[in-house]
Amino acid sequence: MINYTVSEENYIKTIHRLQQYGTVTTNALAAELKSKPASITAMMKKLKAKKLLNYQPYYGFRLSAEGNKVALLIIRRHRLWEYFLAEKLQFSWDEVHEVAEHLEHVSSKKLIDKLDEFLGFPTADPHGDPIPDAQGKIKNIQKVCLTDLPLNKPATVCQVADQSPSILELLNHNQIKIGTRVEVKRKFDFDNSLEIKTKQTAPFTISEQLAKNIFLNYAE
Amino acid sequence: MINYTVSEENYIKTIHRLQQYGTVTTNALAAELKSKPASITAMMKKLKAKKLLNYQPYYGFRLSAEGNKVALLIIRRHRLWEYFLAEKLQFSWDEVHEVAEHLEHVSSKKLIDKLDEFLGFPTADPHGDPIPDAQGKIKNIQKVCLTDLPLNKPATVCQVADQSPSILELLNHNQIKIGTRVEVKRKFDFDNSLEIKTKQTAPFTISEQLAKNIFLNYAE
DNA sequence: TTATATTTTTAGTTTTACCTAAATTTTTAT
DNA sequence: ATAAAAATTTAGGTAAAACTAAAAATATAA
Ligand SMILES: [Mn+2]
Ligand SMILES: [Mn+2]
Ligand SMILES: [Mn+2]
Ligand SMILES: [Mn+2]
Repeated sequence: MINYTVSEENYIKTIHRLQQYGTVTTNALAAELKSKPASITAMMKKLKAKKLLNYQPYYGFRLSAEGNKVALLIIRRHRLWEYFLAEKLQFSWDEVHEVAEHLEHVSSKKLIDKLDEFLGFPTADPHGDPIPDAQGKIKNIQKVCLTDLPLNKPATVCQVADQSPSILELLNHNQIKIGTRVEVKRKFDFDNSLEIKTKQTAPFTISEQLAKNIFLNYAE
Repeated sequence: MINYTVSEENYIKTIHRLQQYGTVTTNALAAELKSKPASITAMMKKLKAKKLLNYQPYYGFRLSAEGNKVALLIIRRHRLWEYFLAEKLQFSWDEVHEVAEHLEHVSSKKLIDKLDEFLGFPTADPHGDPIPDAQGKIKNIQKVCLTDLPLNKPATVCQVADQSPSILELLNHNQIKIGTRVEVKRKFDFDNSLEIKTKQTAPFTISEQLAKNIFLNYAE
C-alpha cells in the first residue's frame, strides 16, 4: 500500500464517513473538514489523479474501491489506538479520539498488526464502533436487547425503546445514555434482574423491565 | 510547552545530538539531515526567532536552555516508544528506530506520561540509551563490569577490554557484541561463573574470566 | 422559461519546507 | 599578507496545502 500525506488521509477518512448517506458534495466536505470549498476542489483533483476517487466536476464524489480500502485501513489504525489508549493507558472514552487522530497517521503495517495482536484482536473501539481487521473486513454489528447480551461482552447503547420521562429519569440516575458502553456481569434468575457495569460506574443492578427497553450495538 | 512542526522537531533533536561534540556547523547538520546547507540556514533563522537556538551567522549553533528542554522531550518520546515496540510488540532492536521516528512527533503530554507509567518507568531504551523522565532528567549512565552488574538489571555492552581473536571468537559464539543488551540471571559462588541472558538467546553460562572483560552502560 | 440563488470551480496569494546557483564571509596555505 | 579553498548565506524558484475573490455551472422558483 502506497503512503499518503496526513492531509490526504484526513480527506479520505472524512469522505468515507459522509458517503454512507449518498454522494458527498464540495460544501459538505468543506464544512466537515473546517476548510473552504476551493481547497476541497483542489484536493479532489489530486485524489482523482491517484485513482482513489470517482468524481465528475460539479457532481459529488465517492471513493473508488482502492479509496475505500485506504479508508478502512486508516479507520483500523484510529480505532486500535483508541482501544489501546482506553484499555492500556486508562484514558477515558472522551479523551481517546483527539490523540488517535494523530497516531492514526503512523503507517507502519507491522506496528498496527502487532498492536492488534497485543490488544487481543478487539472488535470494537471504546465508543463501540467496529474495528476493521488486517484485511479491512468489519464484523457485523447487530442490535441486541440488554436482556440478551452475553456476560462480560461490552456493547454500546444505541436505542432506548420507551421515551417516557420516568425511564429517562432512571437512565440518567444510572448514568446511561446513547453511546454508553455497558457490560453485563451477572444475571439473577429470581427476578431476571441484571448486574451491569459502565466505564464510569461500579457494578449495579437494574430491573428486567428497564433492561428490556435498552438496545445495544454488539459485534459478533 | 508550545507545539513544533515535525521538521522543527527533527532539526532540534539532531542539533542536540551533534552539539555534544562542540558547536554544530551548517554543513555537519546538512549532512546529518540529508539536506542542503541553504535549507539549514533558513531553519536556523526560524529556530533562533523562536528562541530555541543561540546562533551568530557564519559561526555554529547551540540549543538555548529552552531548545534543550524541547530536545529532551522529543528524545523521551522516541525512546519510550522504542521500549514499547520492543517489550510489548516484540519488535527486534533494529526495527524499533524507524517506527519511533514517526511516533515521537505525536505530542500529547498525557499520552507520553501514561505510556511511561504503563511501561513501568523504564530508564533505558532497547539500545541501552537512557530515557529522560517527565522533567527531562536523565539518570546517570555509568560503566560497570559484567561481574558487578546487579541481577535482572539489563545493561548494554559498551566495551570489551581484551581484543584478542580468542575472546572475539567466544563473544561471537555467544552472540555478544557492542550494543548487545545483557542481563545477569544468576551468580555461582563456586567458580564465580554467571548465568546471563540476551534478547536473542536463552540463558547460558559464562566464565568469570570472560565476564571480567565485558563492560556495560548501566543506568542507576 | 427565464431570472435568481446556490454550488462549484478557477485564478491568484500565502506559508512552509525544500531545492540550485550565485554571492559573501571565513579559513587555510603559500 | 594575500590568494585560493571552504563554508555559509542570500537570491530566486518549486511543490503542497491552505486561503480569498471572481467566474462559471447548476438548481430553484416565479
Ligand atoms: Mn475517534
Ligand atoms: Mn487524522
Ligand atoms: Mn532510535
Ligand atoms: Mn523524527
